[in-house]
Amino acid sequence: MRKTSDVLAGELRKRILTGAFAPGTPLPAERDLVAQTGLSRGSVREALRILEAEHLVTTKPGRHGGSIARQPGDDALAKYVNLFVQGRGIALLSLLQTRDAVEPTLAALAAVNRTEQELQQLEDATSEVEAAFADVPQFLSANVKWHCAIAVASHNELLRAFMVAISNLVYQATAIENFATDDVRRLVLAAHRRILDAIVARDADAARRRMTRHLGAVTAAIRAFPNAPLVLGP
Amino acid sequence: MRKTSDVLAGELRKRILTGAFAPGTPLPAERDLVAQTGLSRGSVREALRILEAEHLVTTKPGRHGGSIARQPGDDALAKYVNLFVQGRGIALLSLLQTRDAVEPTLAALAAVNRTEQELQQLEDATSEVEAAFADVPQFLSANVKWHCAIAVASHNELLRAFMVAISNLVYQATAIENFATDDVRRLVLAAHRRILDAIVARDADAARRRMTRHLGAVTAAIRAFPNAPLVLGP
DNA sequence: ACCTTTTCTATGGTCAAACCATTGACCAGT
DNA sequence: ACTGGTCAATGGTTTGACCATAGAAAAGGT
Repeated sequence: MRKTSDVLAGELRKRILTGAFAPGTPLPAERDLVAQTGLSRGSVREALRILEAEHLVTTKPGRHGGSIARQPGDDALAKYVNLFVQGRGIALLSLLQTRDAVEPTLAALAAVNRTEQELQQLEDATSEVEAAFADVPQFLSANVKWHCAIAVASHNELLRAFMVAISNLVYQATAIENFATDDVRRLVLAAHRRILDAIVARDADAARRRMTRHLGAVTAAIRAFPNAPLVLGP
Repeated sequence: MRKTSDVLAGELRKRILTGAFAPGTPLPAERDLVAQTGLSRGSVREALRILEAEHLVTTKPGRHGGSIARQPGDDALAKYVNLFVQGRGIALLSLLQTRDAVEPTLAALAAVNRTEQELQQLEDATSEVEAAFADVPQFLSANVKWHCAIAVASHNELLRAFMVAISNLVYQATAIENFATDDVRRLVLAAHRRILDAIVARDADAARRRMTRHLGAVTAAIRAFPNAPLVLGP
């Protein structure tokens, strides 16, 4: 026998996913749901906690508060990728391999699909990384942003969301003391420029190839670095 | 101010992820948690619903029931990938591109990392697809299993979980009337054999290349098929 | 001794009725 | 026009009770 809170959560979930509750729309107040469903307030609240964990609603207290519907976003996927990686103790190598699998395709797609505006944002992101050359933490942070800008320009929402999810983890793996030396950072800058050039030229093959090379070099460097963690955990 | 159910869920989540509650271990009974935390039973139950939605516990009623700890598995990731795809109305093209990005790498990794046992399972899976040639639904189902067997042999848990998550969606996209014609199925069989050969020979490059070719052909066929859905929704 | 049936009880599932805490709108006074 | 206080709708939390379930343990039959 299914739990009533489960049933209600399923009902509301369906309505959110099908658009019956558009993003931003408030759900009925808890006491209204009680009246509509005949359930107790406790069960209604359990259903809302489930939807909240699924990032399908956000709940605010206070007057004119309540639960408003959301569409699942990149953050939802990122949360559960993180849970998976932490809980399973995924090896750093697996994470890097995953990035190596995903990002060259993103670069190739970006070369084909990028708009002029996204191109401009990519230029900006590239400059920002260059400008932060001296400040290592800022450099690494700008670097993540650059990779995410590529993902956005790919116009593939699913692959982008997955990339964004693992980029935070990759960031943690690279934010280790003394890893991003001057030499490493210089190589990163050169690679970024070359990849950007390919995207500007709408040359998908070159973008994919150069991204593959770039990531291969970084992955090798991380793996060769003695302080790199072997597994990713909490 | 954070909700107390949130705090408790976070506390228990940490203990599960760090292994303080090993998979299979029962959490304290709800009334025990009430005693330990000083919260009400309602709050404790809301915390458990959150963890249940996160696939970190499963709760069973009845005597000797209770909530037992789990590690996040492939199913957890699959659930949220599905939510994302359905909620956002991801384009079929995006899904296929994602598979095209992921699976060649899986094939390459499988060529390097497969054990003898996994090789045997791959052989079996290949034979199973061949045996189901005449029965289209069974053919498609065995095909999914074949692709998952490749993912398992890759020994990359993260990429495998992601692949398993999207394989169900790809299956839905291919399970459309009159798509898997005799010709299509024949080509699939030939491709499977060639890929398997590369994995047997531990030839990562060939495995990647052949998988890329195989998926490219299938993707093109799906996109050319008039009845294929444009977006994936509920 | 073995199997079947019954009984028991710890456990989750659900409900009801309060009261507290928060917050934004509204209104009064300056 | 601004400031401050008041108010009411809403989520947050507690208490206490009772129901439903599923295994274990006891009882009974063979």
